[in-house]
Amino acid sequence: MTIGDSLALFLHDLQAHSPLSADDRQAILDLPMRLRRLDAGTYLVREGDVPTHCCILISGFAYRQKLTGQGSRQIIAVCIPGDAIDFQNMFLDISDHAVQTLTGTVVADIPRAALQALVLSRPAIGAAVMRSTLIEASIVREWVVNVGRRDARTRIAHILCEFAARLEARGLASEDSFELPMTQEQLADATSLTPVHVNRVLRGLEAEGLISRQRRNVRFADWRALQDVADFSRRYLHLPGEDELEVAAI
Amino acid sequence: MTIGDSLALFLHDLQAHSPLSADDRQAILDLPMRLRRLDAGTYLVREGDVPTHCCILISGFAYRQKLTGQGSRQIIAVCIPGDAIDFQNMFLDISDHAVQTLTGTVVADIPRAALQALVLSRPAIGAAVMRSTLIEASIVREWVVNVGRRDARTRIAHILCEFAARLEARGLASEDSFELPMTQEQLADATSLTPVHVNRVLRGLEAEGLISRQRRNVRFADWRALQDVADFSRRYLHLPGEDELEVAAI
DNA sequence: CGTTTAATTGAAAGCAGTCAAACTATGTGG
DNA sequence: CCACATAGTTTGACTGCTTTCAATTAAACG
Repeated sequence: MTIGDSLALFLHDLQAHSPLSADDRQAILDLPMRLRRLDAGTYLVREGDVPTHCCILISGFAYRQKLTGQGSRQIIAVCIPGDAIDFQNMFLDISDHAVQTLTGTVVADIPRAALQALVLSRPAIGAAVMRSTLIEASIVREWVVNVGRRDARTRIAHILCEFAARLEARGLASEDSFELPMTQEQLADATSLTPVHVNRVLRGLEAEGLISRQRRNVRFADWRALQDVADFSRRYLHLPGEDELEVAAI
Repeated sequence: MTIGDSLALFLHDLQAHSPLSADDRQAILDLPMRLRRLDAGTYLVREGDVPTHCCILISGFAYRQKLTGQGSRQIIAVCIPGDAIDFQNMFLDISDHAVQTLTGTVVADIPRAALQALVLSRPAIGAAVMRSTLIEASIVREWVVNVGRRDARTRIAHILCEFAARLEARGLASEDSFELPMTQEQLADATSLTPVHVNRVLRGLEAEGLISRQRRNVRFADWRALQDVADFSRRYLHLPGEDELEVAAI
């Protein structure tokens, strides 16, 4: 597999809102880069780290997490293939959270300085990275709402919808069926619930006929109905073409 | 008051991690800019807006918020004087959340395109804006943890500590006494609690002797003790000089 | 197969929510 | 200057969603 193939998802996503010139794309491909294959549960960044590399998730899944002083864990974001993991740390000197792989993954490491220079010297790339960073921030804001103001059933339904929508936008799943690469315990840490309650809610959603599950595969029986239950609107994902979709729906 | 005076806090904060050249500073001051005075409760941005201007908070306070389908509100961030409010929207076309003033404010409006051009054409400014954006994202991540995994007492103590630390870093308060420009209802929406419970917790903290209040003024009796209660560490604020402080504390 | 990890279920307890009302401050108009 | 209105704070009683604790079942793995 070439570097180009590895970065295809990432590049495609970067260009989602405005295309890069062939020149810009090539400059990204020319970055010094090293591919690594990692097991599930590997730390990509630890809280307090001084990052020297930025890494891009080529395949597999990861998540951002923080621990409280009392030892409970909060998952803050789930990274899917094509996500840049360390734009967060490209311009900040100490990592304020940890990133850990959820599954086996392949990541591309890029020296922080090289990426930083590229982003600052090429306006189109700078704009694309900026957008990508802001979208990630938007998703975290929605998570505050999800965790803060939605009840358990809505909350779980919402994270399922988000996951499905994001995967589908990357071409990694159909909209109504996907692999959820998380245990119920991890889902609990992402939704600020207990594993026990996550289980009850999932079974509830299943009993209602809204989803069906076999192992980690989740299928939405009625995407529209689940969205309603989830209080889900994809605006905050800033997916390309959203405007047209909304206009078309009128 | 000159534009330079108005932007002093903002500029100072931008340069917190690495200084801008006189040239860069002047370029910012030369931006087309309009000052507006606003009453408390005014919307600076509404969800779904297509922003044409970016605005910088010169004086007064504001907050970012989102509403759920059931009508409950979540405050996602509190903006303090010197904060840029619309870096979020500089590169995204539709606002995914609303921003509303908390108090009377003065804001500086800058046309989106002009600011965008400046950020992309001047690497030092680009880096500074990027850092500022990433720090804001870091704070939101901490809020997910706060709202998701801390009990009410810790949560309230934490938001008080954060507020004090941020104000103090801008020279807007001493570390142990500051004006909290929020009603208990707004505090409830920021901490995902009910106003009733916020009140009980505040009184509790007061009864414990950790804080004292007169109207909106909050005073920390023992900053260290409150930090412990709050599970607060300022790392996520990425304040300048933090490294040295930590080293010095060893 | 035995071992480990994850999912599932039940019963009991608790933190925070809900509902309702009283109190306080501040401001307004007569 | 006082009656009244409004917004915010405070308190009490009760409810309930989610947690906690504990135990069982199912699946993954060497």
